[in-house]
Parts: sequence; C-alpha cells; structure tokens
Amino acid sequence: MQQLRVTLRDVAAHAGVHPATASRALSEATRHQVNVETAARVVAAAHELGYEPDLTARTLRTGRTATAAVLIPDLTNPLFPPIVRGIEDTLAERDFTALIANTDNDGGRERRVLRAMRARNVDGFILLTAHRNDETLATLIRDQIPVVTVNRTASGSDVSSVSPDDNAGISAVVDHLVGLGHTRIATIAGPRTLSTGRSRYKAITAGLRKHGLGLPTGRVVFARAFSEDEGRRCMAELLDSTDATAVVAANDTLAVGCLDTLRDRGLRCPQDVSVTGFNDILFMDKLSTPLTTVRIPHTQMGVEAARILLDQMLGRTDATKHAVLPIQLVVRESTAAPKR
Amino acid sequence: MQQLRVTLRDVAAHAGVHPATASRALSEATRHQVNVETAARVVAAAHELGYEPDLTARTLRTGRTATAAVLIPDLTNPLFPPIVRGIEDTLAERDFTALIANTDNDGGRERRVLRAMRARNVDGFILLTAHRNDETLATLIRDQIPVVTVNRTASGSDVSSVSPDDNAGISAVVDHLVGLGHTRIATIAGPRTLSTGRSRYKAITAGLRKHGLGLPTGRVVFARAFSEDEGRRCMAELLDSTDATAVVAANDTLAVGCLDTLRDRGLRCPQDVSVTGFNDILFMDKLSTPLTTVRIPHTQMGVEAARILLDQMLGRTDATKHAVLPIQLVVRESTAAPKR
DNA sequence: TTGAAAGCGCTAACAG
DNA sequence: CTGTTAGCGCTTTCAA
Repeated sequence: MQQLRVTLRDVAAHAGVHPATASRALSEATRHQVNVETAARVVAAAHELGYEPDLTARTLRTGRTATAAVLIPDLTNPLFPPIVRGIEDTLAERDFTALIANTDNDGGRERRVLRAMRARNVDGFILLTAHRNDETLATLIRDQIPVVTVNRTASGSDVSSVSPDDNAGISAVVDHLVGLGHTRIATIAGPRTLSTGRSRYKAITAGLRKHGLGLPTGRVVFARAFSEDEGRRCMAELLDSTDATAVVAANDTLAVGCLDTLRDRGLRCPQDVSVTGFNDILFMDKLSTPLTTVRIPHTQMGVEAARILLDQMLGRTDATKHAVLPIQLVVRESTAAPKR
Repeated sequence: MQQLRVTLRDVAAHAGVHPATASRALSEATRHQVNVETAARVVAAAHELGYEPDLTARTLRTGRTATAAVLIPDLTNPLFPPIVRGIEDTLAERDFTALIANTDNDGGRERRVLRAMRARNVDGFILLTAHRNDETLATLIRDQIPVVTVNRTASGSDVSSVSPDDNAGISAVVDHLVGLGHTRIATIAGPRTLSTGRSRYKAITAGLRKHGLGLPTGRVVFARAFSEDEGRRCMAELLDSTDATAVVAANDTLAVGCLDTLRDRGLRCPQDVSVTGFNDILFMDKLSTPLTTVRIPHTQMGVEAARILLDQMLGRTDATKHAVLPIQLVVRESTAAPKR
C-alpha cells in the first residue's frame, strides 16, 4: 500500500523531544515558546524525514480547515474561470485551498452543495451565485460563517462583496452610443433576481435620462437567464416591438445571442443595429463582429474577494467591506452611428 | 460563534443507544448488524436533529477523504472547464469532491500543489497536466495512489488514461484538406513534451503519407506551448519558409493565433491559406473566420476519467484502462479549395 | 445485536 | 522552556 506517513511523533522521537514540543517548534505562532536550539533540531528532523503535517488531524483538533468553498453557477461560463483563478492563487498564498462547486443556479443543487461543504468544515464561502433573498446566504449569515459575494450584492444584508462598477460601465456605454448619434436605445436586461441584472437596468435608465432620453416599455426585455439562448429570444422580441437602433445587453453572453438573431434575420451589426455587452469575456475581440463591451478586472475581482475572505477567516476583522472595481469601455466594431 | 454541531453522540443519546450502534445504523454497509427497529430509531433521530457526519473525523479514522485532486494547467483555457465539470458531476454522484489546482505547467508549482494535495489526504488524482516523464506522476505511481490522466498519456507507464482519438481526428482533417485539393500542407505541431503534441504530429505524417504526400522540414514548426502567442509566432515562421496552402494546427488555441498572423499579413483565410484546429472549444463557431476543427467530447472525457478513478479509489478494480473517445470533424469556413 | 474501549494525528491547557 | 494529559468525532476491533 501507500508509503507510511511520517507523523509528528516520528519527528519528535528523531529530535528527542515530546510531540507537543515538536508541534510548537514547527508552528510559526508558537515557535518562540521553544528553546532556539531545540526548535532548530526539530525543524531539521522534520526536514530530514520529509514531514508533512496531516491537515485532517489538525482540522479535527482546531476546527479549521484552511479551505474556502467557492460556489459558482457554471464553470463553463467563461466569465468565471479568471475570477476563480484569482481566488485560488490568492488563497494559496496563505496555504488555503478552494473547493469549487457548480450550482447551475438550481435551488436543490445549491442546498446539496452547501451541505457537502459544511460537512467538510470549510472556513468560509465565496458566492458567485447569490440571488436576491438567497437561502444559502441567509443560512451562512445566521451561522456567522465568513462570506463574500462576487458580482452579486445581497439585498439589504450586511455581507462583504466585490463587484464591477456597473453604474460607470453602463453609463460609459450609453454615453458612447449617444455620442454616435443613437436616440432610440433598447436594452436586454438581466434577470431581476440577480443584482447584476437590477443594477445594470437601473444604470441604463439613469444613463438615458441624463441625456434626456427614455426607455419605453417596448424597448426593454428582461432575460430569464444570462444565456445565449435568452439573448437570441430577447433580441427577436425587441425586433418585433421596437425600432431601436442600438441594444445594450446586460452581459456579453446575451450580446452574443443578439448577434445570432440579427444575422438570422438578415440584419447587419453595426450597420442596422449596434450591440453592446458587458464583461469582455474571452474571444469577444475575435467574434465575426468584435464586440463593444465593458471590461471588468476579472482576476482582480477574485483576488479582492479572497483577500477580504481571508481577513475574515483569519479573524483579522469582521467589518464588512464592499469593493467596487473600476471598469473600462472597450470600443470595437459592434457599434457605429445609426443609419441616417 | 458558529452553531453547535450535532454529533453522533447527540444522535445516539437521542435514540437511547451507544454511539457505536448509531454509527453502524447510519452506514449502509454496517446497517445489517443492527436490529431493524433500533436502526430505524437511530435514523429517525439523525434526521430529526439534522445530523451531518463530520467528514474530517471520519477521514482521520478511515484514512479516506472522498476527495480527488484535479490538476490542470490553467482553468482559464476553455478546453478545461467542460472536462472539469464532467469530473465534478460524476464524482458528486458518489459524494466525492474535486479539489482543483492550476499548475501553469510549472514544475515548482506542480510540486507545491502535489504536496498540498497529499497533506489533505486526497484519495486519488486526475492529471490534465502530465508531460512525458512526469515527476508528479512518477511519485504517485510509486506510492500506489490512484491516478488517471486526461488528454495525456504517460510514456510507457501503466496508468489509466482518457483521451480523444487523435489519430482519427487528424486523419479526418487531412482527408478533408486533401479532398479540397490541397497538396502542400503544413503543420503547427504541439510541444514534443506533451503526448497530445506527439501523437497528433505522428498522425499527420501518417495521414499525409496515406495520400502519397510528405511533410518536408520547412512545413513543420513545433510550438513551445499550446498558446495563441505561439500560434502567431509559428504561423509567421511558416509563412516565411513555405508555400503551403493549408495549415493543420495541433489545437484550436494555436489556430486562433494563426488567424491573427494571417490577418496581420494581409492574407485571407481560407482564400489564401486554409487553417484547421483541434478540440472545438467555446466560440470557435463564432470567430470572424469560423474554424474547421475536430470536436472532442469534453464533458464526457471528464465523466470517463472520474468513473475510472472512482473504480480505483473504491477498490473495485486495479486494472488500468485506456479510454479513447470518438471525435467528429466539424467543417466550417476556415477551409476551402486552394487558389487555382 | 449491542456496548466498551481504543485510537487516527494533532494542538491547547495546565503543570512543572 | 518542556512534558503530561486530554480530546476533537468518528469507526472498528473485541467482548459480552
């Protein structure tokens, strides 16, 4: 079978001390309690034997696992991998590990995942999934488990969060379109159950108002999910109900669906209709119509979230913190002046 | 602090039995050792109290964690997320969890990750990273820890693997190009340290020979990594050294780089040069030149890998298994007959 | 069929 | 500064 594991007792025996002393010598935090020479001897022994502490045993004793759960809707959505990398790399700096799980925004799956994660005694959670009035989130808050939400803010609750500056992003998009001469601007808004959906929707009405423009009912469709399918469906609906010359999609995935429908209907982007996205996910610059969109600092969002969570898990603070990260408008070829 | 956890003792007390009996009653495998009524009482008590076994404690006792490590080069490469999802979902069916780590194909990182995973007592490994003569792999084999490689086969070693049918895929690509009338076909081969690089390179020479065609030195460039940058560099090199009318890239990422270089040089694809990829990753159908490529069953590869690993971890078998999954040629707009 | 007892490897409280 | 002791929650002998 598997090679016999080197245990703390082995190290202690090798160094001629009691296991407890070896334990102290090996931990940064308690090393000062040990005679310098003794400590050195223990460290040498540990090194020599290739000692690697058993985190399971440590967890059982301390109740902490040095693990954070990361709940995401779906890893295959290209928005998430860079964020997850930011999280993982930042956690790793403190020897924490991320436990990733996909929830597909499905209540049942979410409950199952939450149970599995808690059975594993994770020290904290990063939620890229939270909806308004999120059940998972409520449970975690009740049990005082550290949580950070990313790209989602929970309604009224006091939870740390990291999000892109939706307001600035949408505002920049609207300014850009108005600057090109568009006055009839429509939007495909995200689901109202997601904070990104709501905040971007609010931002666009505000942005248009700033220019003295409105958003009549015919020019708004709410997507039921941030999916290409929904992008296609919503665009079709808009084409039937409005004469808008530009469409602001709540994210890139929806925008990609829009482009499909336009092509299927024989319309050209940007000549007939301008389209914008949000997030600047992978390959948006290489589409047949390179997408004008809002770039958010994906990886940095993960980094920030992990930092805030680490602070909480390590007990360095319990202040809630809301990081709003800067965005950047990226103008490509999906936007142009409206036809005369 | 955190809500007090319901423990096995609580359940036992509630049911009026000894913890050991409760333990037996709660486990499928040992339930038959317990009086039916007693067992029912225990189960009811567990349910009522909302008992969730502490996996940490179980691990310490049994040595098994119900966890598998998944080592990938980089999660942000769109090839991997669907595979990882297949792995996660399949592991979850047996209440196993995946622990994902990115190695960036960096030796130091790999060693660090391996140590971290072993400190956490994972029960098995899925490697999407293995190179030829892989150090990590060798260690795992030596210590008899269950391993499955995906998209990589280790040279000469006896490790279970899951891979797409590289041979059939490349062969289909070559047949397709020859069928269009190409005779001067070049290739951007993958790194020779990766089995995918080697096997696809072998497959193309074999495929060309079948048609009486050769692959002179000027028509081969080896990429140092499966990256867009390398695709750009290699394409530039090919353009300088050959008059090929078609380029077979060893994967989609390289192919995307090729397209960039062609555009930068003022060449059109497919009119001037045909290009093909491999994998059919996300958005290859929506590029400005939709890519002709080979579709592999991403998610299914993950599913197969997880199944094989589960069999090994649960001790159901120790036979090594090599799954080669079927591919499909997807013809899009990056290939056409050569200019006159 | 059930209970008693031991122990996985570690760390923290307490003594000395 | 170091050793003793105890115990985290669970499973698995062994004994009754």
